[in-house]
Amino acid sequence: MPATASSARSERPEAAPKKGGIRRAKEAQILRAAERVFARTGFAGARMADIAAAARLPKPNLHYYFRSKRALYRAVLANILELWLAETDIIAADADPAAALGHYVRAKMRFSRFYPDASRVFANEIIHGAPEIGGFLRQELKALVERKSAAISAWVAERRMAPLDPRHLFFAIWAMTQTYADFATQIEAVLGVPALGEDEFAAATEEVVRLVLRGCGLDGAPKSRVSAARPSRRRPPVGSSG
Amino acid sequence: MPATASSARSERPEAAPKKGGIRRAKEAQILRAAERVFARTGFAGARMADIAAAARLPKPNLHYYFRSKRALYRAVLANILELWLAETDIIAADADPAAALGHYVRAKMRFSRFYPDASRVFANEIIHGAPEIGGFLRQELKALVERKSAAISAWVAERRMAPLDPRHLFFAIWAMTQTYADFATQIEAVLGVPALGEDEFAAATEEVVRLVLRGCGLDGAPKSRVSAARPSRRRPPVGSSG
DNA sequence: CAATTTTCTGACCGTTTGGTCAAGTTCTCC
DNA sequence: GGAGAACTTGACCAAACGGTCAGAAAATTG
Repeated sequence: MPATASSARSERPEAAPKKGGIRRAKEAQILRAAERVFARTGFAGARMADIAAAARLPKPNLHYYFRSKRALYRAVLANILELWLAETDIIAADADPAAALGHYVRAKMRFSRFYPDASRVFANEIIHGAPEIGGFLRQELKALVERKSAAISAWVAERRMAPLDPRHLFFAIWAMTQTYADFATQIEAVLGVPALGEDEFAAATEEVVRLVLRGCGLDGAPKSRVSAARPSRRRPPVGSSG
Repeated sequence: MPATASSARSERPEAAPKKGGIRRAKEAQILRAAERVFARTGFAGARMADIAAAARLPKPNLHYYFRSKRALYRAVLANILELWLAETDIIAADADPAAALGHYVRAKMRFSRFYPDASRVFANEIIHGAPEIGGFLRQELKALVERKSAAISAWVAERRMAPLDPRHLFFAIWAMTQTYADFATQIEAVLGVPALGEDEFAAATEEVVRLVLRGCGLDGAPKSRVSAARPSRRRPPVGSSG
């Protein structure tokens, strides 16, 4: 897949893939601003003028790089889907169920911590019926879940973990981890803190990991506590899969 | 708390609590339609004309009963919060942790099944920073979680369940159960079904219950499998509480 | 250093949308 | 049954918003 976000999900060539020098930088700048605004107010609530202001550019400049509001929104989504898949792919052919699931949950929690706006845009899109990424969900995501589920089912068959439907396990893990981004406002309110900082996320991560592992019948101390380094945005650690 | 939804969260008297005969019925009719439309497109995306159409009323009629779009939105939210709290209150002073948590999860899953639009409006509001119900989250909800958490902490202290932070357990349960309403589109796509029916919800409920109970160190067969009767909307089973 | 392409931007426009209004119609209650 | 309140609605705004355009500035190129 070409890295240029403006190519969205291909479809039409959309302004030919000219690799203008300035273009790439400005598009990224606009996409960042757009992600923030879309996350805060949703697609309909976001105003092009606000995005322009957030990107510190005059409004017509946005339309120079992105045909329309919807095109910009789709570009933002395309950007996010890449990230989402990359993080999800971490659950590789790890030999040990506990380690694999632990890594996966931790990766998801890092995602919620470092890309909360991306998570919120994604959540918003799905809540409203996924009008733009329905195809992605039914194709790529479904296929990915089926691949990963096969591995987990194997572990279940080998009595290496409690019997469960892997697909619902995925739903549960996605929900539990993404809630720390999407519902951060609620969590902050209940915890009585102004914002979820490193401490809160560390605590939350441990709780979720324990809950998931125990829930899967996988006790024992979690192995590697990888330092919570910020994953590089443009070159995510795309592990194998299959 | 007065049942009239239009009283919202009080604040201003808002059109005096006149109990017009027709008023009550029409307001309910409008609120139902508004909930559906707000759930599908969010606050900003919803158009008064669409709500009017959904309610089968001319647009000015909406403004006769609700001052403004925002007032209508708040009324819808107030409606939802009542429901939300009621369902949450089910986790009473149940003697048995497994039974209590099991009941709670099942109640939440019923909520997702029967009031998906309510759940989506709520989710939307929170994702966008809870501009209207921030106070509710910091007051009522926080207090409720603290009360319930005390009970769970007691169980933990008595070694009746695995050690964990009850607040994060709540976040996890909310996330896992609400995802079947808010993210139904995604789940349907991954499962490859056109809609989540009774079968899917039954299966999902069992998976989530097992995951939670096992995750809390509470194994053993789930006790009562209460028939999944639709809870009455206006008179929810308000149990006592702490 | 032209010539030409790419990038930038102030001013402008057509539509959409929340909200209003005044003139009805129906209900309520004595 | 009639006076007054409650309710209904077609016609109408003003503001907001996505999008356009023509011309100016930079970049790029030969």
